[in-house]
Amino acid sequence: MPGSSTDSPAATSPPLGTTSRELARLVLVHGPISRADLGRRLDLSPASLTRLSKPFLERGLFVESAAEHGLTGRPTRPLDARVDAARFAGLKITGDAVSGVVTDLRATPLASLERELPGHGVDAVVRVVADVVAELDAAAPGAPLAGLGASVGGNVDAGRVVTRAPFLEWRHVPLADLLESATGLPATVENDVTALTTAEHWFGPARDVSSFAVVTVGAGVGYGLVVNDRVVVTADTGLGLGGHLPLDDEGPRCSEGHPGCSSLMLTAPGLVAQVTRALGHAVTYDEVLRLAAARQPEVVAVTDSAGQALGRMLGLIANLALVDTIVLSGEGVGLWEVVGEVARAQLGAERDPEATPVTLHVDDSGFVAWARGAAATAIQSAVYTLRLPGA
Amino acid sequence: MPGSSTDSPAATSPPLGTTSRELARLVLVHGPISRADLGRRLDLSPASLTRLSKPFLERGLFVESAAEHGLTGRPTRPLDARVDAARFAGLKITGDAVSGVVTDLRATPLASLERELPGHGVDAVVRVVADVVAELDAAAPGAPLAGLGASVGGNVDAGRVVTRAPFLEWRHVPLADLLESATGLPATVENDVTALTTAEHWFGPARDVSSFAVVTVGAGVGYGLVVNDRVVVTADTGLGLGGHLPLDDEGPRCSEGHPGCSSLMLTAPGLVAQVTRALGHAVTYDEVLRLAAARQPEVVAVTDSAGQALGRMLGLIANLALVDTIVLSGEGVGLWEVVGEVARAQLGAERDPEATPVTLHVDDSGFVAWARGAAATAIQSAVYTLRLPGA
DNA sequence: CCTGTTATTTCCGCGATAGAAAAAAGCTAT
DNA sequence: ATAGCTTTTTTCTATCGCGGAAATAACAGG
Repeated sequence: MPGSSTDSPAATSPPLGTTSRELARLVLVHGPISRADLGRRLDLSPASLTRLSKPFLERGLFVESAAEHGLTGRPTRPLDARVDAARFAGLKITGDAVSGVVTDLRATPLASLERELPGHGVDAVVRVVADVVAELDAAAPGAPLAGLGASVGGNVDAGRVVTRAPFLEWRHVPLADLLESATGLPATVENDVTALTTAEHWFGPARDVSSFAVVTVGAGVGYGLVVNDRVVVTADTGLGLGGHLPLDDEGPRCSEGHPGCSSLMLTAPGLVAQVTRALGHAVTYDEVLRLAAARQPEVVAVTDSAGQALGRMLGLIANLALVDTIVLSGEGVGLWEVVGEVARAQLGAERDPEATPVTLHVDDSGFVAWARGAAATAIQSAVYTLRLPGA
Repeated sequence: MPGSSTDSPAATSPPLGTTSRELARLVLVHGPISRADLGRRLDLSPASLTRLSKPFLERGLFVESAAEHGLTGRPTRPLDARVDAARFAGLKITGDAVSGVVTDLRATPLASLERELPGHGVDAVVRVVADVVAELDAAAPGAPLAGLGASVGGNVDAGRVVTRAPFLEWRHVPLADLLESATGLPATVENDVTALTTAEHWFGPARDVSSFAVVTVGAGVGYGLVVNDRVVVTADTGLGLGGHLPLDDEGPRCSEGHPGCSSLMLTAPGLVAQVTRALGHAVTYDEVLRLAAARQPEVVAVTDSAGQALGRMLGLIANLALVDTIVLSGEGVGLWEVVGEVARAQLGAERDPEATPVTLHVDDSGFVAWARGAAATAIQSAVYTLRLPGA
């Protein structure tokens, strides 16, 4: 009876407080985890955990998994997210194609799909995306789709508007709104590298580490950073600043005249061009990797300098971004199998022997990694906008 | 009367909540600032500001400066810190000397002083520090000294214990405890670069920027980072990882074999050695700078490559630490006057033309900057442990 | 069965915050 | 001069989230 104006039973409950959101994140990210553990991580009292987790349990978003017996004391009754409570779609839009995944609540891919783009027209692209989402929905049935994430190379404003996407030749396209109309799902739009970094932060092998970097190789070189459990986003995110680092003063020059630029030494087109020149005939990226694995001398010369360049880049990242963990991903990450050893050696040389060794995680899911990143932003957005009756 | 056990009138009030601390920091850092402004910055309602600032005003830690009239509406009555409410001492301890400052509450130096160290014995160093503090106290009288900060090159644990200080040959020295016994003042110990970075964060020209880097030149090259308004501290802080970056593949090699290493290209000893070799006779750092300013060709050759190396380092920092603001400091920062132009040009070449231009701030306070950094940690510590009766 | 240990819950109080409304302190236009 | 406008600041009060203490639960081992 206290002065609340419109308290119909179906009134929208307020959005989750930051603590509830953090709780949701922790349970999602750290799997079955006891309330006691959560309390320690969140720096909350046990009492608070009981209170905070109750609405999630009532809504069926958390489940209590089987009791785990320690050596002594009352067994713990860990909380876990019901990963099949919802599905999400993630789409990476490049200049040529849309690649998508459906995932569960933990961004685990359930099905994936790629579709060529007929052109760069906004309407056409939106139509393709909607088709892909519909097909993915059918390909891996389950809980209803709860959201959609799309990622593009370029600048994105507030998770909704593509302000600049050079490969699509887009400027100020309200993509989230368009996708919501086309699919009826809540949509989130994000820069591709930021999305991938977000996915690594919540669901990747470095999710326990509060600061780490992400490096992607493929069509370009991408670079993302997480510091103190926050993805670092700046005005320059989307410009690909990690893509033009000087890594070898004697290396070939990129289109902008940078010697030994990462855009030449490490990208698929850059390697293909170098090897094509060295061999005198055209090759594909896969052939480059195959020839390098077969120790073809001219090719190995190219990939060895690529490995050194990568090692140097990783060393610079560790020393300047102050991280000791780096995740490697991207559609061209197959390169790592060929150059990993050289890169590691170079990294060792760049790094002070007394310093914490750099932990490397290689995410070899290739193209799916990008789409999964997009799905992760949708999951985040869903968690952040979640409303619970009793909370 | 509710169940509080020992509530004598003089009982210690609880420590400040995080919001009060943030308020204290904002007022300290952003000078005269209206409650309305503070409310916007802290994302608090005006009501909260009234409540939060009251205890500070009652304690005399804040003053209301003269009303400022806007174009319309009630004039603002900005809050400001009473900078002379307390003084702090800051000491930088190197292998050779102790240099100290007394500062006001805003880390503005009131007096400074340098004293040679007789050796590296812990007791002797503590005695020298205590002497320096006493002399500084007398040199610039005022409010009582409220705390003391000491900084050293090396690793420091929890602001109290020097775990490793190569230049002093120390291991596990409980310096804060020792200094507190010797001086009777609350003491804080911190790594030198971290302390300097902290000072820049709270009191430096980049204090409005939430993410920036600090580069120091002098005996070595130091590197500190602030991201999202937090000084980044890692396990490797104190190792000087910014000091061995490859900046010029053709440059001379450092003791560890790194070509064009920042420890050679940019430090005072490195430059002195290069110029000495080039000229065939010994020179001092000041002479190097003077000769370079006089455009002596052999010297200019050295400083020009130093400038290029510095520009490259700044570019790498901006691109990899994702900052667009860098503060240059350190006792050898006089170098900037000589190489600034070259460095800026190189930085421009390293940076994507579409990216936010890098803002550079040069703190030319030289050696005092280090001691001031130490004082800043003492101020921080005082703010963080402050207790107010009515809060 | 009793004791020790750890996890979780219940109950209650406290502190921090926001919201609304009022008061304050100017300015401008009539 | 006074009414009306704007913005800041204060006062008052309701609410929300959190923690502390004690109770309860669920085991292991003597």
